[in-house]
Amino acid sequence: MTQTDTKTRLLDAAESLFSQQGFANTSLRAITTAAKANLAAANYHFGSKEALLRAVLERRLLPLNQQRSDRIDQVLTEAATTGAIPGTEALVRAFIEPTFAFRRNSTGSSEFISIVGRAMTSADPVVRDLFLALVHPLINKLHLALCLALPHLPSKLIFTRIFFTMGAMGHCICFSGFAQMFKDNSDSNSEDDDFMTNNLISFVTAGLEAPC
Amino acid sequence: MTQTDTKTRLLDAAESLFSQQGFANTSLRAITTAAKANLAAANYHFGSKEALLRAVLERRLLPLNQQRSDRIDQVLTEAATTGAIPGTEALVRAFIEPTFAFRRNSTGSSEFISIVGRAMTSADPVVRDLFLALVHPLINKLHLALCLALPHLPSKLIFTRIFFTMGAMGHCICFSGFAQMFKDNSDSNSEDDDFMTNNLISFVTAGLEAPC
DNA sequence: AATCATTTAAAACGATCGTTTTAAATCTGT
DNA sequence: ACAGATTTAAAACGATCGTTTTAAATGATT
Repeated sequence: MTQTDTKTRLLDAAESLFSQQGFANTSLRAITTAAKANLAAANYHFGSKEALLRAVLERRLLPLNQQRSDRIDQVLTEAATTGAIPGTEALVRAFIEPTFAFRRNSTGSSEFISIVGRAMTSADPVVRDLFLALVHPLINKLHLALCLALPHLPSKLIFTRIFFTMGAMGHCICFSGFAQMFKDNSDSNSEDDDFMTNNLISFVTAGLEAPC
Repeated sequence: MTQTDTKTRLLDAAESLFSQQGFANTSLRAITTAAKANLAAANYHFGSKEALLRAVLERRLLPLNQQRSDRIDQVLTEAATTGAIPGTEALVRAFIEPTFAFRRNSTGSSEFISIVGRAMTSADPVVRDLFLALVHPLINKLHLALCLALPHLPSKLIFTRIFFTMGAMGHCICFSGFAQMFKDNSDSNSEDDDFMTNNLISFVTAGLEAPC
């Protein structure tokens, strides 16, 4: 094993290039060159380009979803012990905050997240289905939790609003090009990131709690 | 001129295939075959694949944006004559309703809209920049109008929330795959479409009006 | 009838793609 | 030191891509 695993370098390079150019527009040659690895190494370790994408997604999304799932459980058990119903905003925070905290962890995480933000509505069924399969159980859990938090709203309406939530979130997560439309694109520090995150949470909470 | 213009048939075929497979995954050969036209006809009429995409976007997006712009103006002048401030929900409706009404007009419109829904966050700069340039003026107009409607909120916050609005909307517009996650995918009639539209409007209005 | 724009046909261009193969080299664990 | 897994090198595979070219055919206009 050299300084870093070739497998890891391939995952890092693929993650970075997929996020910058998309899956279809990124060649295995570009990935292996960026990873300072041989072209054959990609197929040796992963078998195919699609399997490489799956590995890229699973490496970070499985732990992240576990974290979000745990935080939803935490809100639910706290509510259960108090005898109260879970709070909408607490559930929204459980769903959103780990994503943005995770995003700040490293450059790789940040790039990864923009793959995810796009994967949801990707026209490419390979990308979309891979993502949906990974996220499906978590969405179901959030849906059930929000049905407890908003017992006066029909289940289908809540699901639709979760749908909007994921749209706003995904959009927020890969907003290259949109920042240019706003004048003061001077500083995009973590300060702006917190601004964005908190606004997203209040926006989405208000939307979820809107009267029927 | 035959039954329908070759140029029009090329636009229709490109629109349909771009929406189903994405820009990068759709070849000019697939487009010209679907349009029952010659491969050379695509470059003859449009010059390049990118120019064909631009033509596909402009054909429908320019009239649609004009319609949305007119309706925003309408809300603003009505408010001005009354002396009142414009309503948030009226502005949201002006922005959203034409899109969904337009979507119901024809199969082509529906397919077109899902190109737009994805273009916003596309990893491909060709697709993204084309779309952003076409939408930029309308977003600025909506932003100014909402600043009048919500004078107690800072301008930057409102812009961020418009950002979330476009995310929820774009997501809502090309939700292939997401419907599968909800059990009763039996009927996706225009009834469901109205349900979706009205929920989106109330969700987004509540989010925009949320306290600061 | 003549001119010009349109459309078709067929082929080729250079380029890039995912994948596979063959061989040698290097590393790792026992 | 040996065996097995890893990595490199280089080349080739069939396929697809956007674009261009050449030629002939068809259309519409004057």
